[in-house]
Amino acid sequence: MDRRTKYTKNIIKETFLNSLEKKDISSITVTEICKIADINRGTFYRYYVDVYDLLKNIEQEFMDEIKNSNSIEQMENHSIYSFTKEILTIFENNKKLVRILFNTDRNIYFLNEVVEVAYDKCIGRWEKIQPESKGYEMENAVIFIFNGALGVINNWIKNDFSLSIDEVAKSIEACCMNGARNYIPKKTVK
Amino acid sequence: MDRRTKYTKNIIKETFLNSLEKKDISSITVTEICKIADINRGTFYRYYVDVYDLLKNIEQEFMDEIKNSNSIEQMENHSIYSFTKEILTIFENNKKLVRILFNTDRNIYFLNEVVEVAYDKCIGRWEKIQPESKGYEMENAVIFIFNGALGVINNWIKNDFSLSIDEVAKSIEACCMNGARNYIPKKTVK
DNA sequence: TTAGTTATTCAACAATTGTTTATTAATATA
DNA sequence: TATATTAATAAACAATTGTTGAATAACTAA
Repeated sequence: MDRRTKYTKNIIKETFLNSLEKKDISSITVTEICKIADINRGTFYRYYVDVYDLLKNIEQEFMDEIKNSNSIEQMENHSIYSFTKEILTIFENNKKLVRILFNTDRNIYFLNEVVEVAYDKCIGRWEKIQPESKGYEMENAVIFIFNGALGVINNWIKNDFSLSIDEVAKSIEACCMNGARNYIPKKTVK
Repeated sequence: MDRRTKYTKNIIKETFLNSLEKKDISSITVTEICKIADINRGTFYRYYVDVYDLLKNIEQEFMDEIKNSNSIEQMENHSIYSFTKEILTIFENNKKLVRILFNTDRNIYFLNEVVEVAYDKCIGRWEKIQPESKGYEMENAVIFIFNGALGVINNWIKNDFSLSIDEVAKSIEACCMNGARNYIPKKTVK
């Protein structure tokens, strides 16, 4: 990538994220970003459709980083615990960005792509263990635990990373193994 | 609510959803909506900030419907199975709207509010069953299963409601009770 | 039905948007 | 270092946005 392009994209993103820290996306204009970033407005439109598209790009970039991390690449070889731990570490190492992205009312759930990747990694391995179960049951189980895990992570961030990585990872592992069986009443109360 | 207001809001939403069926939100203009809906542009701005705000309002309204449904109101008295079933029924009864809302790349997860409400309903009851567990563990378990369930529902919709309500509800209940214990290898493969 | 309230319209405004063209500057690489 | 390529700028354009104040129409409640 051309140096100039690299600089332009960086300064746009940086300026935008600074504004997003202070105010809502709906009141951030392209003109304003360009004035602060000191770049031509036409240059902005060369790379982004509008400010929402810009946000989407930033999210996407962060997600690619997660997707290309060791934790995802090699998840077949890892326990849920250590896998989760690696993901959580990425989040904690990007606190500033993560806080901004998760603050927007449009939610964390650009992370859905991670679920899709993880799904592909899981499904082949699981099929060997439970070949007799109905296809959709296993599929739903994968989706269930990954979305469950993301929910817990989301909550962890909303509480400003107050639990330790180890606590969250253990908690998620326990949920994957046991669901909520320890809490749910055995018989329905009529 | 004034009859005129009711009419205005309805025609705006209807027009907007029609456009959203055909093209991306980023190319839908306020001017265009108002021309088709045959209302003054100033009237649009009386109620909505922009098209994104309009979408948010539509999502919010649908969510309020869910939140006010019997299934949520009385979830203390229901099994996970029957609770899920009622939610799924609301979705199936609103197929057209649901398809549009879930098609947007910004995801289903305006439904997070449902998790919050469900959380409040669950937590008191669960505390009686497992008073000795650490606070955050139980909290995470609630969040985990509701987010897991929403993920499965999301997937159900993305696959255009191809499973029956009963199948999905049973599948979700099984995940809540067992997590993915039947699929996950007992020992980590090193 | 009437009086008072409130929503909608209309028209006009500056600001922002999205696009385009020619010009200038920076970069890659041979 | 010189040359070809590509990016950024500047300036101008119509269209859209977001806001306003006055006039009109629709509604509610008495």
